[in-house]
Amino acid sequence: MNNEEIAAIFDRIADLSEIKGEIIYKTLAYRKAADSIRNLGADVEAVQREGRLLDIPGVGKAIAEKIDELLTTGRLGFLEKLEQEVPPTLVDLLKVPDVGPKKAAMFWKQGNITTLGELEAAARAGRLRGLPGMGEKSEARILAGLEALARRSKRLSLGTALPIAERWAAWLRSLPGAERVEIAGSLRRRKITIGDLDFVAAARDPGPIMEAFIHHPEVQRIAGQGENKSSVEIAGGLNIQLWIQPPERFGTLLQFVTGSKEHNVRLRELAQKKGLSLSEQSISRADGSEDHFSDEQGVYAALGLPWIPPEMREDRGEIAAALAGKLPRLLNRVDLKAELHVHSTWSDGAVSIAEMAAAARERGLKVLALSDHSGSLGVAGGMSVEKLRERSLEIKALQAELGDSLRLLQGAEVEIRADGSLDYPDEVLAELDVVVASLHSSLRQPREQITARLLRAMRNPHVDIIGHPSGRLLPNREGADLDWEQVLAVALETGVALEINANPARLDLDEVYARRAAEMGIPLSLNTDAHAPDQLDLIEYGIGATRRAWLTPEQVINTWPPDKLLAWLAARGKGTA
DNA sequence: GCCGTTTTCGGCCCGACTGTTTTCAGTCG
Repeated sequence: MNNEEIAAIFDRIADLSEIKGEIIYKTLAYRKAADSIRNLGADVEAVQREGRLLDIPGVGKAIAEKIDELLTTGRLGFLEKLEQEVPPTLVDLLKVPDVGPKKAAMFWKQGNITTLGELEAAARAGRLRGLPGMGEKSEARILAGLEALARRSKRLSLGTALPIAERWAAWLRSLPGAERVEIAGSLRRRKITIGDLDFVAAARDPGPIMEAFIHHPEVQRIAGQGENKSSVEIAGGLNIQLWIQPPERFGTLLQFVTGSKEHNVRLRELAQKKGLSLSEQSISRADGSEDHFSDEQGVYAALGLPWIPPEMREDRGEIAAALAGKLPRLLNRVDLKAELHVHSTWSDGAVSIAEMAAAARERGLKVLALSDHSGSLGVAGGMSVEKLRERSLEIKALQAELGDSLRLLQGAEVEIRADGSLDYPDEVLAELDVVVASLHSSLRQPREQITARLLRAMRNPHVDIIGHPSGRLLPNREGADLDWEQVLAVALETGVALEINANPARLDLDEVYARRAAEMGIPLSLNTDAHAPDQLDLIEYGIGATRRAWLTPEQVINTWPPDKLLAWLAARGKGTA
């Protein structure tokens, strides 16, 4: 069983326990454990083998025993018993907006409703309004919620959500009286997939802005409206929230709506220990006095903390690090000097090498590796060995023109074949300055097979970087079922760099493994995989990914001074074999 | 169910919005 499967089981226990009416802190404990396991960056199974389950935050004796049982038997008696007591289909009801554990339990016990279908039938027949606490309006809300659920798409990828959000933010900023507007929520934290869009605004008089917001022409449904907070639904079932406070309270508001919820809970606990109470409005004291903050720095400072970058606010140890003065210096765009994975018309890129080089130079890069596809990836116009050598001449000629302004590297994105061999013979790989080896096909091989395949490629001494290691496509296609313990161990052993592919459909290596890899001392490489000049700007998404992984510039080879990077590549034996 | 230089027992964030059981519970972020 992998981490996600075990985490999903604990989330399920939490849902069912909540409906059953267990004390809320028990269910919170299961959710916390589920989150911790997802963020582990190591296989739970490996942690168990080392006898270190209790080191996982939020895992105590009871949950550790359940993990043991799951890993040993693949089953969990506790969950099976729980599913006897509470109809498992009730957890589906929790997905309906405005239906939580209390209502789900009431529908079940008072209305004999246990499935979404039964809930819809009862609502349509007007049978919900007779139940406790339910009236006509509540019944209509449930029906609207069921319809919204059916419309609602899966979570959006960051790359889809951010442009939509920027358009809305620009529109909100254009409204009279909107003094400040920011994108908040998981988008500001640069989470890889996005459930809904959150905006915060500063205004003296929120009324007109809220009115304009809920009457925006794209709004299809108003889910809620109030003085300080409104919520609407647009096409595709996408929900948008807007929060407004006066300018002097904008700092606490932005902090609150940025989240994450778990980070905010930790922060509020810290406030409590100092005798303070933190809310989206203010920081208050027991005597009723309160302080207001127009910016986030002030909020964190009042709690004795340095400002914590939004990408780190996931309750993964950032508050402890901030208290200890040990927040990492995260990566910024200006740190990047090299791009090591782009394509040109020599394979499936849109423009010539010269145009790509010009675009790289405009963006301040000092090193650019042309990494066109190797031969067998026919769909991507992969280069034969002959074409690769022709391209080499063109790169050399262009380098002569460019002089010192941009260092071009002879590179290739070499296909890792189904048996783990590489697409070019070793003597051809040896001619290259940089070799990116990637998996594109047969990603559904069983774990042992695809892991062995990747390890074999990593052990080829000519390979410098593993491109988009898992092969996942967000938001829906899962990556290969790799044994990450082995992948990381062999990366450390061979010194090969793991790519963080900046394309928002990939963001692969995943952040939890990127963080662990960096902690282990494995080099990482941040690249756009650009197939056209403007795709070099996708680097922003990749920077977000490195920041979510707590990476410092030193841990990412693309930030190194060109001489250091070239020396690293040379030391890996390129051009000398 | 977890956790601890304030506690091994007694805590475990805070407020907006909604609808209904007109004073509060449920849901959400």
